[in-house]
Amino acid sequence: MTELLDRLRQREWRLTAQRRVVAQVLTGEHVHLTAEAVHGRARVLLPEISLATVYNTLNELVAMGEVREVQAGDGPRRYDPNVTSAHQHLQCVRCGALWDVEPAGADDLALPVDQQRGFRLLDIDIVFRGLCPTCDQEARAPAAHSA
Amino acid sequence: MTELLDRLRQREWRLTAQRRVVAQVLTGEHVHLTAEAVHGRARVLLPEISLATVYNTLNELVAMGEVREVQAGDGPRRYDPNVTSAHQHLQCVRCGALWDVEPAGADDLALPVDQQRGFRLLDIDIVFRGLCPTCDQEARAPAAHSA
DNA sequence: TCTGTCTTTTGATACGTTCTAAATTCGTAG
DNA sequence: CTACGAATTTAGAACGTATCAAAAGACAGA
Repeated sequence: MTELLDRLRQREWRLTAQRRVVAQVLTGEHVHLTAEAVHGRARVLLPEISLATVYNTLNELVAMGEVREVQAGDGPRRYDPNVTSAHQHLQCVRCGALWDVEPAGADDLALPVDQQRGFRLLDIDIVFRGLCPTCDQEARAPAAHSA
Repeated sequence: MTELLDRLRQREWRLTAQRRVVAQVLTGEHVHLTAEAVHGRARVLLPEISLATVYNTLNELVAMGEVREVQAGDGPRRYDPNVTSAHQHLQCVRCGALWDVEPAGADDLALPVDQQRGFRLLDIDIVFRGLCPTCDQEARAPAAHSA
């Protein structure tokens, strides 16, 4: 379980102060931050870092394959540093909360050749969608909803 | 294989001219249009229909469960009238093209209870991601890319 | 026809993300 | 140590998608 920062040090990639704090923020087991959240936490360590740089860095990390981009249904994209272990996601359709999961049977999932339409397959995204305990309760007892 | 329009007629839902053309446009086997595309085609049948109405109608159809909303990775959302048969998607990461597929092993996919974190599960989205034949070729022979 | 309700329209607005151009920083060679 | 070119960062403008608010319109029943 190499940390993102360690992996980056081994690359020929200029590790600037800004890139380092972004990588630091993106460290841990169940981290799925939005770009804004990354920016907020990065600013604690390096106050003058700009949002554009955060986006630049995140996009580069994704392009390098060091970070996974997860499109959380509705809201903003989230970034997941855990690319080393095969895992999928569990997501709340209401608040966007995201968790790593390792579903059973994922390895047996396959697309028959006659359905591949000539695509070169890259990966499979599996998202279990549902309501987290908090949102489930709130959905049952609608607070101050319109009409 | 009931068509969307037939299903809608059986609901207590005012079927206005605008809603009808949206439903008409969303008819077929492998239809995955963006809201803009729906608007464009709907305007052929009903020139004064507005984009907002298209969005309103699509959101209502999704809320009714008559149309499936598919978040195509990067670009705009796409809308899929094929909700009756269990199916998943194959998507080009470059151009966003989307196809229905029925992968093998999808029914055996399950999330162990100890990983459900108290969620109420609603559905599972499986997206095979890759490059369609056209984009695959273009990716190999990069045209006018920046340095 | 009048009335109330639901639907549609238009234009404005919000949001997340990318782009642009200028400024800064970095590595390297002299 | 200094100067140079290249890479990086910055702030703010621009973009595309989606939603909202207010007014206008359509429809059913009285």
